[in-house]
Amino acid sequence: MTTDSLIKALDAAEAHCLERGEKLTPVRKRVLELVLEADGPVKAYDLLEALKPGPGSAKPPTVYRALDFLMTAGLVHKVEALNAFVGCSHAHDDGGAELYICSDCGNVEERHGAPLPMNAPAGFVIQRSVVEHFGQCANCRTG
Amino acid sequence: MTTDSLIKALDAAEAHCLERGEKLTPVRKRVLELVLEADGPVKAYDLLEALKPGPGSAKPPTVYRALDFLMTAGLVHKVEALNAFVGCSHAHDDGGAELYICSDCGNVEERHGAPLPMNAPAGFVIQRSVVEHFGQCANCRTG
DNA sequence: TCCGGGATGTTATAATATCACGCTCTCGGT
DNA sequence: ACCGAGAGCGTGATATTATAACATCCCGGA
Ligand SMILES: [Zn+2]
Ligand SMILES: [Zn+2]
Ligand SMILES: [Zn+2]
Ligand SMILES: [Zn+2]
Repeated sequence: MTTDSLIKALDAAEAHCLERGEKLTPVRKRVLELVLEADGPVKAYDLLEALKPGPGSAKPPTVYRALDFLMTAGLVHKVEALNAFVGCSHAHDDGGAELYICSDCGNVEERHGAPLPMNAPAGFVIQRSVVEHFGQCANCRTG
Repeated sequence: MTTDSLIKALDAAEAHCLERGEKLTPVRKRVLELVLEADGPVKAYDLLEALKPGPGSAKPPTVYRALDFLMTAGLVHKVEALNAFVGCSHAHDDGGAELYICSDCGNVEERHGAPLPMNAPAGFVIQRSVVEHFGQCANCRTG
């Protein structure tokens, strides 16, 4: 991600939060920036390390609170199978997305509108879905 | 799960392992039994507690090694979003399954043959999929 | 018998995540 | 201006989940 598009994404995120009546505070913005800068899923404690050079603080609750906020706002997704986090460029309020994660290069593609549950049990009402596909992206196969 | 069907499941699991040229040792069998007995996803450290009255030991590696074996054999699945484990009654060697997990009663239904990825990125080759749906089962909705 | 590898036991530690408490803002109401 | 409520955050401690590293046991084949 280029510096320009990063700045744009952060501005868009700020606007998105304001629409929701919430504040993208400096800590939250910095965490989002770190997640977006990363070229793949990023671990909470790596974010913690990256925050440390900052103004003194940086303890686990700081980063987990920021991540919780960002996930609720739809700006970040958790990759459950990796205990890691990825930025979301779609800013969709519902938490659901399909993630395609390349095991070789770490690149993550996001898709929406899963049509799936043809084979849900009768009467089962889905509230939240976790869909994560691991494999190789086109680049890593041919490269 | 009744005692009878539990015994049958364990016998079937033993046969399944033998077909694969592997051994369902006492520790592994006991862990599988505990997972199958549970009425929902079960945590590794709960298994650990349950093992302790048993033959002496029970340290984390014991249960994690047993769970790794059982997952590879297709006898147990990990619910990634819960860091918990469920028994599998299908004994399918491929790791993939769709799990429908009731957030109220903990019941887990498993489905296979997901046709999904209509919307995978071009050229992406899926090696492993995690599909977990959380919500309410029919019983808990009407109850 | 002797060796070799799989399985297990054992000790320690790493990695991930949350709790509990208190401080400081800011914002409205008075 | 004063107060009180609530959000955000700092801080220390702790809970939860998982693995590393090495020793030991056991069983089957040479
Ligand atoms: Zn998204
Ligand atoms: Zn790739
Ligand atoms: Zn299964
Ligand atoms: Zn239910």
